Amino acid sequence: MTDTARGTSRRYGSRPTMKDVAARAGVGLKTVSRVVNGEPGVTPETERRVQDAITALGFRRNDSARILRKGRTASIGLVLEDLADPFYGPLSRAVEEVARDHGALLINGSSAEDPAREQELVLALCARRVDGLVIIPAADDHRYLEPEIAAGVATVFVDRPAGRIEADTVLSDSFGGARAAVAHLIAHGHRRIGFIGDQPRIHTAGERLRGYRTAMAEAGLAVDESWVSLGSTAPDRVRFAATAMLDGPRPVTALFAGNNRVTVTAVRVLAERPRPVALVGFDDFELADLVSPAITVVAQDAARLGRTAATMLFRRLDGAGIPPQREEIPTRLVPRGSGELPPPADG
Amino acid sequence: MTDTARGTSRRYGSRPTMKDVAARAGVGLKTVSRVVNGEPGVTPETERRVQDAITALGFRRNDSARILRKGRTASIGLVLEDLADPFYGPLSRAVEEVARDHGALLINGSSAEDPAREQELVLALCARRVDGLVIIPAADDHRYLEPEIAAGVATVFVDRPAGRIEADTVLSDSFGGARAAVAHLIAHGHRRIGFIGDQPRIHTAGERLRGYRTAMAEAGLAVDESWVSLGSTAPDRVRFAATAMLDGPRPVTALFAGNNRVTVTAVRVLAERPRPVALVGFDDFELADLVSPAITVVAQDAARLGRTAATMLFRRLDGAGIPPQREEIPTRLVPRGSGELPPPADG
DNA sequence: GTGCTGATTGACAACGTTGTCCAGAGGTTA
DNA sequence: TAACCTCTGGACAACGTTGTCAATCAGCAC
Repeated sequence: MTDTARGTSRRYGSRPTMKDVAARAGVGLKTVSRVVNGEPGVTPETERRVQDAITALGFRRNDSARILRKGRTASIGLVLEDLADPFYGPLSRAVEEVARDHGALLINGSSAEDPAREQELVLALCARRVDGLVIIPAADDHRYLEPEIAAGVATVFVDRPAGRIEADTVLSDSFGGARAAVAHLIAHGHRRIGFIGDQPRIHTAGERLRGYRTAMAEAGLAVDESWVSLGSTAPDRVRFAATAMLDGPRPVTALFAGNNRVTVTAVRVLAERPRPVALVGFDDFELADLVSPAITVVAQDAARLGRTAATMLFRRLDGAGIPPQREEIPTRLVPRGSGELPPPADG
Repeated sequence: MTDTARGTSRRYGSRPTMKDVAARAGVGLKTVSRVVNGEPGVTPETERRVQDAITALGFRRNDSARILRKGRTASIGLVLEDLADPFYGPLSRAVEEVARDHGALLINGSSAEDPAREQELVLALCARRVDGLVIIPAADDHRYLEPEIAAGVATVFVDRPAGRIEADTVLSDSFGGARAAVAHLIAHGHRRIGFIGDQPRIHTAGERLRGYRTAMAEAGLAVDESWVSLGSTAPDRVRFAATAMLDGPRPVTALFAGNNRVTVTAVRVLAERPRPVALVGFDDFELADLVSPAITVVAQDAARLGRTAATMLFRRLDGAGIPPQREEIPTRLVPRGSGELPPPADG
């Protein structure tokens, strides 16, 4: 007997199988399977022998084979824009927790806001036969998913709707949040308000712009097109856009920032300027209350978005063929100071 | 012919296989495999027929079966403390990027700083036969991994060393960073400096404490034990600890915060107090420069930690049996204001 | 025509697990 | 004693893919 606890009698890189365990315990293959899976119908004595063999060989069930046999992988895929974005941390974590409650693992990937990369990633996950997908879409056409959904991959879109297919969706109330934010600025006396948002092809960016326009229209204010800037959220572009609005022919007295990355850059730009400019940002962020003035934001509940999406996903996995659901998570205006600054006396 | 583009002739939840494709294209199973994998030796005409059948049936290769056959899963596991912690976002993303460059997917899990949960997660990943593991350990005994590593699972520990086994490790220079931070405070005239850190069983917490003590000792300053508090980073506890140090019999004039969560709470506590207290935090965070005063920090390069770890992992996967490596990533003191505040005149 | 070469193709086993089904042991009852 | 259960355990096929190997065929030199 040369086997050790590490199973070193087998060549490096290969692992003991149930067959090896069975041979060592002197039982049949299926009996090992029964013990490993806690199935009934094994005498305590036999079970002990099998357990000893498992420990001695360092056996670990090969889930690839199990998955192949059973069809379910007990894993779900999460495709988002950028794992490093603080908005997605709590969301991922919430999805993970729900997955864990259902005994599933989470496979994670960033699309980097690139439709091609999203599709590549999603299809790779489908090839792995994940049971379900949570997608924060970068693409605007998801027909490539039709065969997958038809084959039973539960799919939930989060934060932005699916493109050109019907599917479960969980959204934040971007429109309402943006409208409330801009109305808030208007209530504090502002008439010339700028909006800096994300790329227009991103759904939330469009919704927030719509909220902005609606609030302005509701107050009877005309929007000067030089007050609106959509595009990359790279600091340079945002800085340029903000500066242009603040120093333009009809300078804005307040800014509405379309997401957390924009807000952060806006805060930096405004900090450099002599006179205070009102600011409301979409998305809350850590320490928003400690900057001076504290930043008024429209807070989204990222964790709730993730939790809702994952719950919906598992409901669909368990259950029957209910038609696609759409759920909306409310947003909440959090006044902290920056949004309550009045316009300058001469503005 | 009742098959449609969705393969609806098959029952819901089941998917076409290579066998189905082969039958439809009128070729052998292996020929389909060759086409799917881009292997040579297939005439253009045959390839076209196979491709047509693939499209018509909505075939997608089942990677579970492929993995079972090939032995490599092209996936790596990442176990960290909390996906929602902003420190781990960039780290995860960096690991993901490297994995992507190597054609691997990332399976992600949070240990919630619970050793049992770490082990459960790691073993689940091993059962999936991930090719490698990147672990930010919560446990302090990793002997349970020995059979896995012996079986060829490339394993790299990040941010904290492995417990009771030899393994590849990538660490930040916690000791050096902490020492530099405290020396910085001392250079600005502080003599009574408090340290609030994470739970003492966490390696980095211990290293940072050691850095603190070393810097104090090097300056010939005795440490009053009421100035040191290790424990949970929950806001309540940190708040309590900070308040006790600031209002104690020998009140501190400066604080050194052991990680980003502590720093954030410390900033809040100090903001409520009438007179300024110097503060240096371990870990950088967004907007640290915009709080007033801006927060001096010891910055760690989380992305570089992740990148280095993942690179090391794939080097080991490709390569031979080099002995375990240990790499240290430097930290960097970023003075921004809060660390340069002098002690009060009467302090 | 024969034999050889190289290209194309397919039959078959194997990967490690689980579900189905059957065999044998041992006990109970008529 | 025979018939009939119950309980335990094992043989075998199947999951969908890939590696091995052999068969077929066209083209070509002799």
